[in-house]
Amino acid sequence: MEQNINTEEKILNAAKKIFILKGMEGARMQEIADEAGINKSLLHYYFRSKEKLFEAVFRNTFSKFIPKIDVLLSSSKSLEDKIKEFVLEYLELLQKNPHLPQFILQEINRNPDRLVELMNLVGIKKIDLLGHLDKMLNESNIKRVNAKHLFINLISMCIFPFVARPILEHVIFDDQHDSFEKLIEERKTEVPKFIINSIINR
Amino acid sequence: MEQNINTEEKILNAAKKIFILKGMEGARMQEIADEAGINKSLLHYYFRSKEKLFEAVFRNTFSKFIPKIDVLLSSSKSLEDKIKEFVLEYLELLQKNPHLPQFILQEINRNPDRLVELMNLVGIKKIDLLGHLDKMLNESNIKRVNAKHLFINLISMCIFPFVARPILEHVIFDDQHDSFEKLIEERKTEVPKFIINSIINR
DNA sequence: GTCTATATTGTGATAGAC
DNA sequence: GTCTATCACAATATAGAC
Repeated sequence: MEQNINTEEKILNAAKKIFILKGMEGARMQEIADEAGINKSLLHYYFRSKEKLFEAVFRNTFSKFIPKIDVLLSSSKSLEDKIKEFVLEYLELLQKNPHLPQFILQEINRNPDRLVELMNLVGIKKIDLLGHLDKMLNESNIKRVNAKHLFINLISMCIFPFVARPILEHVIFDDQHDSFEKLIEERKTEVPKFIINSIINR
Repeated sequence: MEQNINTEEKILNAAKKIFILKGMEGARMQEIADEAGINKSLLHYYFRSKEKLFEAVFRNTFSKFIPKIDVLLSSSKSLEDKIKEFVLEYLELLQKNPHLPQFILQEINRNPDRLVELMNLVGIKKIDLLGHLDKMLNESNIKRVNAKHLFINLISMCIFPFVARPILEHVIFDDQHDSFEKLIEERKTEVPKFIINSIINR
């Protein structure tokens, strides 16, 4: 009974690691069992099927992938500071989970129907995001700028390097390995600078 | 003998469609055969194995994914025009192949070792790209700007919407379907504007 | 709850007739 | 070159002892 919780936890951690690395189709139940240090049939005992186990992992990781937009909406800071803080926090989150974006995007594209339920779970509404962002932009001393595209540009520049990492490593550093971390460190200041330069009124 | 070419072509087209939609691990040989309107064993007759067939498709599609950077390097145009033209051409290419980015990125991440050979095939050298871009930026009447990050920002803003399409559709248009095409149409002008605003010296 | 053994199905691949 | 039939094995899932 006590072991129950412990084992379920072990399975979830192992499944999370393997699924994120290989995806739903690429992952093998045997590999997850090995990673968890238990037997294959225990996976079915706890989660019934691969699909169910996957859903448990996916639900759990998806919420992490959606950036905390609170910082963008809190009104106590200047627009510049909000953007800087958002980029910094989101890039650091992705540094800690570098394979998360590819995993989430692959599985969302494989089965977009999941999104409705997942987004409700995370609790982000269309209104929340773009409405507030647009209002905020209008109140700031900046150019007339499209909130929708600004938001897309912002998250594109944060997430894309993590899904294109092998290509960037090849094209930009000719395959030197530790350079990617340095690139992201640079982007923590370069991306906000790039955005603010674009929208600030002068 | 005559039919040979025709069938091989049919197989390649079918494989391309299925692989791009489902990925290497998700695709089934049976589904490819059905799509091609032929028997399963013919796939093996022409391509020996799933892996070989996949490689044929991947090699073929990868070159499309890598943007034509010639336009960025040709010196007959102004920097503004180069950026506008690059974004326009690349977005139109992706509109014609909207599932290509997710496919390529997934498979590159699954097996990054392929990149060395593939990039040689496409013929892009690290020097070509960043060296020329940096030189060009120095010669233009713009801010002191980091070529590496500018390039990453540029392709991020073009490619990312296509891999995050279901999420964008949900967050931004609350799942109305035909709006994505309109979004990309807008981005053909919004993205260049955003970039140029950021780097132009005033 | 956890294991071993086994069933069941799916899927890539081959043999052989035509 | 193309088909039908079949193999071989991998992978999910279950039965049942402990």
